[in-house]
Formats: sequence, C-alpha cells, structure tokens
Amino acid sequence: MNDCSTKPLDLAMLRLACQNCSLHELCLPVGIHQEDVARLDEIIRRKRPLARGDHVYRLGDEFRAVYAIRAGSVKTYAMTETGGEQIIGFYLPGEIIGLDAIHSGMHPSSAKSLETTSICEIPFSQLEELASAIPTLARQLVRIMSREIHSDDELLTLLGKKSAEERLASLLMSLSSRLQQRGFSAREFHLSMSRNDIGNYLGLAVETVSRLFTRFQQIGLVTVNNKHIRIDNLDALREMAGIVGGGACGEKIRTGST
Amino acid sequence: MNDCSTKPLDLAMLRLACQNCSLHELCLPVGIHQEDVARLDEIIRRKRPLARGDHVYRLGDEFRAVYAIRAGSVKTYAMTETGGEQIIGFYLPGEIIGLDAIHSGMHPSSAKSLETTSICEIPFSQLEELASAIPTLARQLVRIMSREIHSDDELLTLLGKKSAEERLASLLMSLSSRLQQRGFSAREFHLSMSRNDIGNYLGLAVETVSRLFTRFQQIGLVTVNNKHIRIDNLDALREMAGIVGGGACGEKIRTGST
DNA sequence: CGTTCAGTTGATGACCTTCAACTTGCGTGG
DNA sequence: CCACGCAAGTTGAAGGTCATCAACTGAACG
Repeated sequence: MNDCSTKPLDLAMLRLACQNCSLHELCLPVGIHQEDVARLDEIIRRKRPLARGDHVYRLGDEFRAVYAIRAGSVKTYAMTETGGEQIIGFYLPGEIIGLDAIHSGMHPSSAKSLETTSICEIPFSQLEELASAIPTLARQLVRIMSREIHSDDELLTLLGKKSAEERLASLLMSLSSRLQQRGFSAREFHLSMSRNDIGNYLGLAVETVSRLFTRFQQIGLVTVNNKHIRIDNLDALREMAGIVGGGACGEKIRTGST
Repeated sequence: MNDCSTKPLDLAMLRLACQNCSLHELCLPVGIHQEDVARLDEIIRRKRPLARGDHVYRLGDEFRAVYAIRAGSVKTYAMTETGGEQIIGFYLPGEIIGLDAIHSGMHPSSAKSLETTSICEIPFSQLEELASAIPTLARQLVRIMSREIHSDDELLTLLGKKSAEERLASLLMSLSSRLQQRGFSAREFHLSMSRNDIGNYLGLAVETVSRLFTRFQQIGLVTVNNKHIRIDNLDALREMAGIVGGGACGEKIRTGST
C-alpha cells in the first residue's frame, strides 16, 4: 500500500503515493511547488490502521486535526441524549472528516471505523499556517469545504422529500459514484456498514432497508449477497434516486410548490 | 439602516455599520487591522434592496460572489427536472449564501428573496486574494464554512429521523435562536416564508404544517396569527424539537442502533 | 454444536399524504 | 367604499407508506 508519510525527500514517490492517497486533492491538482508538497507532507501524520469499531475522534474531543481516509471507511455520528447514534455520513477513501469541528474547536460528532481503515492525520493549526503561506492550498481547502456543503445540501433534499425507495437508491448511487471517482468499480462493491447503519442514516427502519434490498433484487436492479452488492441496472437505479447524481426522470414531487 | 458600503475612510463608522451588518463575522471578531477592514469593505458591493420574489442568483449562474444578508430573508432551493422547487435553506440577516457554489464554479441552487431584502455582494476572487494577504480573514472564512457544514449536519439529522411535530418545532427553534443571535426577539417574530415553503423545506405536506400550527397553539406552545408567531413555551418547544438546540428528553429513537 | 447477533419476512397499525371542500386575507375594479 | 375574485391557509375524511412487533433464518464464534 502506498504511504503518505514516505520520506519527504523522494518527491516522485511522494506524488505517486498521494495520488492514490486521499490527500491528493489537497496538493496535486493545484500546481503547488514541489517544496510545498514536501512541506504539506511533513505535517501529515499517518496513523496506524484502525480496526473495525475504533474511533478516529469522539464527540466532545478537542479539535486538533482533520483526517483524510486513505483506505477503508468511516461513519460519523452524533449521540443523542438517550445514547442512540444518529449517523451523519459515511466516508470513503479520498474524503476528509472533521471539517465540522473547525468553527467551535470541538468535535460535534464522533467518527468510527467501519472496517480496517487507514487514515492520515492533518494537524489543523499547521495546515492553517501552511495555507497562509501557500494560497493555492488555502483555496483548495475552501473548495473542499464547499463541496462538503453542497453534498450535505443534496442529502438534505434527499431526506426531506424522498420515499424509502428513493433514499436507498440515492445512497447506492452516491457510494457508487464516489467509489468510481477513486478508481474503484462503480458497479460492484462492499457495503462496509450494517443494515442498521443504513437505516439509521436514511431515516428508515432496518426492516424497511432489508425489504428494499429484496425488492431491488427482484426487479433486477441489483444483486445483493450479504455485504456484497452488484449494480445490475445503473440507469434504472439512477432514475429511481431522483435528482441526486444528475440526470433523473420519474421523480415524485410530494410537497412541491408547483 | 446601516450601510456596509460607507466610505472606507471613516473606520469607526464602518465598524459600527458592520456590527449590525451580516459581515461583521468576516472582519470584526478576528482583530483584523484597520486598514484591512477598509480593504475588505472596498470589495463589498451593497446592492439595491430586493423585492419579494427577486433572485439573488439562479441555479446554473456562474459563480462570482458570495452574498451576506443584511436585512430581510432569503430561501435557497434546487429545481427538480419537473420544475418543482426543493428548498434547501432559509437565510436570515447575518448569514452568508452561495458557499455551495465555490467548488464547481457554478451555483448548484437558486436564491430568492422572501420579502424586501438587502444584501452585500462579496466578489469571491477578490475575497480570495484578500484572504491570502490576510490570514485571519482566510481563517474566518474557513470557520464560517465549517459552521455551515455543522448546521447542515444538524438539519440532516432532523430530516432523517424526526416526526412532523419534531421537524416543525426544530425549525421554529432554529429561527428563534438565529434571530436572537442577531439581536431580534427570540419569542416573537415574522414568518416570511409561506406554509408551502415550510412544508417543502421540512418534507411535509402544506396541510400537515397547517394542522401542526393549530395543534401547537392548542397545547399552548405558540400563538400564531397568519405570518406572525409568538412562542409561549420555549422550553417545551425546545424539548419537542429533540437534540437540536440542546437539552432534549422525550425523544423517540425509531431506527437507532441501540 | 449451541449461542448469539445480524438480517429477513410477515402482519398490524400509526402517521402523514392526498383529495376535497371550505374559510380567510388581500388587491383590484366597479 | 364595498364587492368581487383569486391565492393562501385551514379543516375533514380516506388511503398509502413505512414503523413496529414478532417469529424465523442464517452466519460467526467459541
């Protein structure tokens, strides 16, 4: 596996490493000077792989760093007073978590590994320092946060308006396209989260999720085998998901103002 | 009314102006040098007040600026293929819109005035330039975006999990506390959006919203008079809203993993 | 080989949407 | 100034979607 904390000296190797590493967005596409890439690399701490169930951070922890996922997957969630989890997001390789903690200096959510997962820790004070020295880095950070806002907005739309069917289809489409962006298969992947997690995230009962998987399989949309899923009809699934992911039809406006 | 585009010379006046202006977050609390505040002020364009129904920007518009709301209110929404609106957020004085457009360079949503509204336009390329010259400004921008992510996450939780009752209670609590932060009354305010907008936003039918207002009034939570609302029992409303706003009990975990 | 927990499937019912009729508020024109 | 007409909001009845309760199956583990 590639390693973000390779000696900062060997730049060629570093670039290669970070291309498959989640941080490549933060450095490679913006034409940062080579020495700047090395500086960025210096502040990044590669942590030992996390086992399933390990926490990256917990609600209430002091905010010190953001984290990029290099391999595996993570769920973020808020705890409710009664001890229940409310899942806020699933994060895949190439994505950054902890951005919601910047403004208050404290993590408003927890992040837990869903499988064996390796992450890079990016101490935020150093990132900010570096960003003020490298404007393109600052820009890239703002751009990443903007995308996070936009994707939250999309999800928000999804949860506010869509039927159970549309929600699950949207989740699958989202996972599919995000995995594809990172060079994984768009049509066949592993669901690292439990049915319970999916239900929690989508605002549905576990039983509903289960029934939906069954129905999706019956109508030839997907083939499900426990945690393994293969998408057999991507177009139909996209259509079922509605606006999310672009290019949808057959959507059902239930409370629209038109 | 205070005016953000006052001559940048008179700094005392400027600070006073921006204190009541939505932009004070961007400059005042971070101890920016006086001349820097003036520079920030220079790039801000105060636009003429918008009438109800006017657009700040439309979906698909090229991204050139973010906008701070000085007075009035705005809704942001995405259009669905069939022409229906999906409302993403309601924005009040002191809040910034357009942040979701940064990463793609194009507005992924539209913003429409809900009443007579005045806004400040902040050209983004100039803001970025200025931010690279003034690190504290860059930090403040990142902080504001972080808060936007966090509040989206809260709303996301809300829509995914809560009953109609909890949703409306949460919206009212959110409006109340946001208005209070800006020096308005927390207990009595004007609902600038229609029932239709509220329903659309919360993922509920108009009729449901109407019934809920009626029920809330019957049990002494609020007094509603068309668009005017007075909150009579803030604690009970907070409790009904659940985790949002802190300090909730009687919550109902319907799909929790515990 | 039994225990345990995640996942599946079925039956019932609650909540909220939908459809429909009615009321209220408000701007326009007689 | 009042009357009309339309849009927004309210209220009632019926039906659908999804949660809940319960039983069962299958996989992982000691």
